[in-house]
Parts: sequence; structure tokens; C-alpha cells
Amino acid sequence: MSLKDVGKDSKQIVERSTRQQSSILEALYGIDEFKSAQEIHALLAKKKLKVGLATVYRTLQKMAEKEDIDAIKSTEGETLYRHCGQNDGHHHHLICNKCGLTITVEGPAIENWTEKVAKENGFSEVSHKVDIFGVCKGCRRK
Amino acid sequence: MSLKDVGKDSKQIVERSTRQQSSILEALYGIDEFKSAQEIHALLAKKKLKVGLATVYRTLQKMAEKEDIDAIKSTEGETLYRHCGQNDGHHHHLICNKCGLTITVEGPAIENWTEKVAKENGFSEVSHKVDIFGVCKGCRRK
DNA sequence: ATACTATTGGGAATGATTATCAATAAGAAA
DNA sequence: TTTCTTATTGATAATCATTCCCAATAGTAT
Repeated sequence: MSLKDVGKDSKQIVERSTRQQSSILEALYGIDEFKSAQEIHALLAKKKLKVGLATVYRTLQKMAEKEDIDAIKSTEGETLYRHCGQNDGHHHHLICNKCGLTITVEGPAIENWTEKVAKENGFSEVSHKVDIFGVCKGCRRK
Repeated sequence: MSLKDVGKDSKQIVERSTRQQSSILEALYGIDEFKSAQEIHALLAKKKLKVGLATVYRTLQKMAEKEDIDAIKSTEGETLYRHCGQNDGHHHHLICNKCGLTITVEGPAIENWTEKVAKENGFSEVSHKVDIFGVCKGCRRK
């Protein structure tokens, strides 16, 4: 077995950093709203940053998996992404239906409640989704 | 202005009942899990009940609007429907990721919490989505 | 029965997302 | 630095749920 082969066998956890990835991450940090992959793609194009649409999808997805960013589904079914201020813990969102303004909220009460309900019904490996939609103060005035 | 014209002007709130609609509703009452429009359509076909796919989509959608049935989005983005045992009030679901078993739960605590959070942040016209996913007792044993 | 029009259905159209796969370019080794 | 391996990219085709279109069908009132 040659050195080359050893290299092949040992599972490489390589992760290369590319300009595309930083462009996408940077774009996300420039806004405080949930945006779709398509919107991010358009935004990059406007800045003359050429990044393939497929790459945007792939990258956002991967970042969401690693929990570097948040992902939710809009009521229309699109997946939306947003940079996550607090990497620490689990949290939820208060989202404006008009302008997209998003406020991050925590809810220990919710966590406890879901845990309790799940346990009472014999469920394990539970996860939950709690998002509040509405109209923010600014938009109401209009 | 003729009698005909009067008929045209007065907004008719006509709602015709069709065999397709009853077939769909009946199918829903035969199961206790969330099913997609496609699944319902296949299920009807198996029973030799010919109903167009578009009609299934339209009907389920309409019934969900009237809150005759419940609708949620699966993690894959599909819209799923289920007949709603208790028409009375707002409620949530505890859903098994393996078998689809669904348990309806109420959560006054949640309602209060979302109301409070929304108000604190100046949001109005709020709605919320709370669903708990996990693995039920039966599936865990396998 | 007749007229009016809500509802249906099949297939085309849409739109977001994923798959394909050759070309490109990180990062390691020499 | 140069070579080599292969992760990553990107243009485009393919998927797949859902909606649109519109002529044909069938409730319902008169």
C-alpha cells in the first residue's frame, strides 16, 4: 500500500474555502431579513459577483445544516435563509408578513411545553417548529 | 333591467355539491394521518373513484380555507391534509416522522405566549405555527 | 325542460429545487 | 513552484408539486 493509497483510505474531512462561499455568507450578513436562494443570487449578481444559482442553493443548504444560518419555509413554500445572530441556542422568529422584518425571540416556556407534551404521548427524538407571523408596527401605519 | 340582469347583479353565493367533493371528504375521514393531495388522489383511484388531480388540489385547498380540515407543510415542502376532529378551536399537532401518526394537542400556554411576544414587539394580525415532530412509541420499538 | 354558470378534468405551464457532469481551482505533496 | 488529487463550481437538463387554461360537464333555480 503506497502513501497515495493511504491518503485515499483515510476519510478526508477537507473543506475548501472559495470566493463563492464567502460572497454568499457576506451577502447574508448584509441583511436582516429572510431571503430565498433566488433572491440571494440576484443580490450577488447586482454586485457583479458571479456565482452560479446551483452553488447558491448548495451553499445555503450546507450552511443551514451546520447551523451557521437559519432556515425557514415561507407560507408559499419557499425556503428562506437568514444569518443567525446568536449561534448559541435554539430560538424562534417573529416575522412581518409585509416587509420581512424578523425579530429573534427565545421561549423557554415553549421548549418546556413541547418536551412535556411529547413525553406524555410517548414520543422521542422530538423537534419543533414555532414561528409567529404578523404585521409589524411600521407596516401597520401605512 | 330584466329579471335576468337582476340575477346577475345580486352576488350569488352558490355552492354546488358534487360527487367529487364528497368522495374527497369521505376519503379523508377514512384515515387519521396527514396525506398529500397526490396521495388522496391515488387513494381515490384505487377505489375506482375517478377524480381529477386538479380537482383534488382545488377541493382540499378550499376545505382547508374554510377550516373544515387541517393543513400543514411537511419538512419536504409538501402540503398535507387531515380531517379535523374538533372544529371548535385552534390546536396543534404531534406528528410521528416514521408512521405519520398524528395526535392533536391544545396549548393555551402557547397561545398566551405568542400573543405576549407579538404585543411586546408591536406586531398585530398575528398567527402562528406550532408543530412537534418526533418518533412515536410504536415506531421506537422497531 | 331550459338556462345559467359553478365545477370538473386533462394536459400544458410554472417555479422552486435537484441532478448531471465536464471544467475549474483549493490544498497537499514533492 | 509545480504537480496531483479531488472538492467545488456552473450551465443546463431533469424533477416534482402545484397552478393555469379552457372546453366539456353537471348542479340548481325558474
